[in-house]
Amino acid sequence: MNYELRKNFFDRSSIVVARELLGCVLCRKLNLTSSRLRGTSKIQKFKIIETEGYEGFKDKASHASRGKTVRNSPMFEKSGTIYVYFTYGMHYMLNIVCGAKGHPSAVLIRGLSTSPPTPLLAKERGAEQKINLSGPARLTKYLKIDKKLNNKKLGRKTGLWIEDNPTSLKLRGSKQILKTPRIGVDSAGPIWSKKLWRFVLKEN
DNA sequence: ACGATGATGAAC
DNA sequence: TTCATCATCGTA
Repeated sequence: MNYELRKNFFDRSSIVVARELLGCVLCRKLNLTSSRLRGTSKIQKFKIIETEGYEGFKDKASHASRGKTVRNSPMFEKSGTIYVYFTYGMHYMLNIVCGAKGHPSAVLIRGLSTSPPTPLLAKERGAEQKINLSGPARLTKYLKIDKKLNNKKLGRKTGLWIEDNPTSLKLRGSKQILKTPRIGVDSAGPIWSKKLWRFVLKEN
């Protein structure tokens, strides 16, 4: 049985949380706007298959490496806070804040999937079709995640939350989890760009 | 392979 | 004031 991940899950190192989020289920509640369905809503659920951890002040690849700014201030909030930032003039990136309040730490959500063996959308028409949302900006576009969610807390009330899944429990320490360097952070220098803080769930 | 996109923050 | 960035898409 799935249950909603609470603050204590995120109240740890972003590296550990990034790894353990693989296989968990990102849930998004969206209001429907067509004339026929106005006033109703739908819930979309996707398995998390790719994450990256950004940990503390010292991490030169992290927005927080040079201290607190207007943009990165949600990273300093309590765990379970949503950090959405806008980059390259086009894209929104979804991060979940980890660790203690005041300690900048977050997990970037980089990939989602509906692939079997977990038929997450079984009740929805068209669920047979596999949707692969690979890429941090693709998934935010698809799930309509933007700055309106920035600095909010994960939860049903916010319309964005994460559930555990029996599959994710079996994954702890399994060889289905790949560890790699993080994407696009070469300029942070070799020490930080080479850290194996990107986690990918191998599905097959 | 390259240019456009155009917020945000750091370097100059 | 100029430049690079936790990226993606269209065009060549």
